[in-house]
Amino acid sequence: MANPTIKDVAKMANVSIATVSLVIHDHKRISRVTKQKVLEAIERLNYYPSRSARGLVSQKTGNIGFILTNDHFLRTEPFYTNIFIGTEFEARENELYVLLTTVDSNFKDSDPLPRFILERNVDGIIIAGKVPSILTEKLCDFNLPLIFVDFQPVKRNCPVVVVDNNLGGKMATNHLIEYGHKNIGFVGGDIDHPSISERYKGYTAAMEQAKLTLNKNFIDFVEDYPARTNGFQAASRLFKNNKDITAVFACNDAMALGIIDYLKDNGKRVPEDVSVIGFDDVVSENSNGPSLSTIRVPKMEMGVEAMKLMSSFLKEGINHNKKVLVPVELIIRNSTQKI
Amino acid sequence: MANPTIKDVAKMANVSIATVSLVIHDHKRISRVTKQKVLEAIERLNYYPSRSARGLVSQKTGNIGFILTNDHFLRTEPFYTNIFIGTEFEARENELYVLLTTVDSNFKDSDPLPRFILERNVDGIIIAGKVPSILTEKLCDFNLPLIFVDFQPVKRNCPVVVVDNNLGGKMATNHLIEYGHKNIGFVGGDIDHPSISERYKGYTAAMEQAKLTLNKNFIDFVEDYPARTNGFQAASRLFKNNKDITAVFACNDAMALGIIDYLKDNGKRVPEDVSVIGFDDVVSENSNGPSLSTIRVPKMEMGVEAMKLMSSFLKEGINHNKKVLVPVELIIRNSTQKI
DNA sequence: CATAATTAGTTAAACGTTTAACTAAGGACA
DNA sequence: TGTCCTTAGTTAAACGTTTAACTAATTATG
Repeated sequence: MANPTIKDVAKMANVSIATVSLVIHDHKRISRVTKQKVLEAIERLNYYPSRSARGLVSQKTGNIGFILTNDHFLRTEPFYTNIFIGTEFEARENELYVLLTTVDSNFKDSDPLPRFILERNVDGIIIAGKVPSILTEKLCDFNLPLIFVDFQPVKRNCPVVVVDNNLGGKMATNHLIEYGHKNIGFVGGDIDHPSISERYKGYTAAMEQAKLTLNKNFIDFVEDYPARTNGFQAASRLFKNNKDITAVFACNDAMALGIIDYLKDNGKRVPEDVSVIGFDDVVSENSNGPSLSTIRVPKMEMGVEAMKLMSSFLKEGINHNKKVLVPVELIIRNSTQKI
Repeated sequence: MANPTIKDVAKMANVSIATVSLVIHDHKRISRVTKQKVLEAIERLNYYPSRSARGLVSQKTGNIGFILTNDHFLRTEPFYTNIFIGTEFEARENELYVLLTTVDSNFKDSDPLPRFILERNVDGIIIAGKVPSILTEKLCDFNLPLIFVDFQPVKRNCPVVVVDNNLGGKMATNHLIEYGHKNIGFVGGDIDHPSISERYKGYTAAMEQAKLTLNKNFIDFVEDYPARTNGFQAASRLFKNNKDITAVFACNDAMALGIIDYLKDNGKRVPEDVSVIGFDDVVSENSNGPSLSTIRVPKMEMGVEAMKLMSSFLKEGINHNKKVLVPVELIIRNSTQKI
């Protein structure tokens, strides 16, 4: 049969459609023999309930929306892609599907919300990375479960999966300090971004703890997206006036690569003359040549954790406003060395 | 109102729900004034039709399934991820969503099909990369539109988006030939894979055209997945007995990197002693150090093209069994040089 | 002027489930 | 023996749309 429905099963098993439905949901009011009879019919007809019909009456779609900004989506760095893959992975374990969409990086009040929300086509929403707070506000009105990953909104108190950026910043800086560096630069992106400010705080904390002077000239923040070319620019500013910097901690790998580009262009060797460490570990997999020391962020795991929070909330209904802090790891490769 | 339905709109506009539906579908039987009245009510109530209800009656879900194998999914190479991203991108242009799932690389007849098919939760399926033919057979039974990307099934005649692998293989080989190389090795993966065999054919064609002898000892196929470590292994076999190879064309970038790993470990310099060229261009974005010459494959565009085929089929219903051949591009970087 | 055709809308069935409320048949109990 | 529980199932409404078939009013046609 083309597409058997619950009616076909009921007919074949000689019961009402309600009975079939109850069997599917393993309801206790059904006797052993009837259950068996129905299950056989289901098997023989190769019947599966229609998602649309189910969704209509139960108001559950089995879909989770995944939102990130254009910027994060289009940058080819696989950072958010890997988080997404993680959610996909865990979704499958829980019989869910993920609908991905993007919103403009400067979402306005008048902009339409993602279609899957308006059409009530998701049971919950995972938001990855920094999004405009106006968006967060609007999403909250839909009372759909909302989970943030790699970004903690300031106002709202939602379950969140974040990297221990502060610790990571400390680890990166301490690694350079342990290698004997004293004049350690920092290159950051938008300081308003929680992740970046936390990494910066880790840097300053480590420096202070080691009783190293925090030289303002050794610190550079770019306003733009923290991309490779901006790392290059930042390095040019940094090294023009500070010939004595021997190590730089970049707030992410892309900027670290830009810094290395600059140093090479200007006759400095990495790591012989200058050590450089990044953050995120997005370079490793398919790279060639001297590799980048960095702080690894478990991107897939973050997605997995976010989806776990979502799924347990949907099943158990407890909104344990949890904050999952995923661990970071120092990865020492060939862009840092002892002084 | 929490979730306005078509009834609420009808009541507010003083018409029947049918009229509201007709307005939504821009049916011509509705007068200008009524249409205006209804649109206002829709606007004021902030009404959007429910996807589930719509799906139930129209038998259209607005979702497209995207299937690839575990292997392709779990390998961290961003090849298929980028194709997926491309489908996502184009999906949004066409008011569609993409449901991603994987199947086992050796899918058996008894394995269950992806849930979104059984639950009738997709309007079409895009299959990325090589999948077991038994899966293709089973999928065909559902008469859902089926589009293949980066893989052309042998038996079935479906619309397909593929790379011009043959041309790419020629381009890579010709590049080495133009650089003066004569003893050019080839490292391939599973020769049964259409993409790989095409690349190999391109290699042999270019060699023959240049009247270079095809030395069987210069050619190595690995049986396993064409990954970095396997490239290393292949190189070790190749160079053990053939000291005079000056250039290698690897069937993909991952193997090329493995070959470079081997050469470095054995005191050979790339490109000074041996030139190496890959295929796919998956290394570029975030790499460091001497970069890999390769044949670029427009991964995102492939996804876009596949979704375009799907969307136009769903709209116009013409199954123009098209074969879209996406162009490749020679990217000369620092892993190849003139002899 | 009667009839046909057109226009603009309504009615009602259908899509395939879930589930609250009901029922019928036994058995337990006073 | 009549009443009350249980047990195991059924009935029917509901979910929110789409759309074929219908209707009523207006306009065109012979």
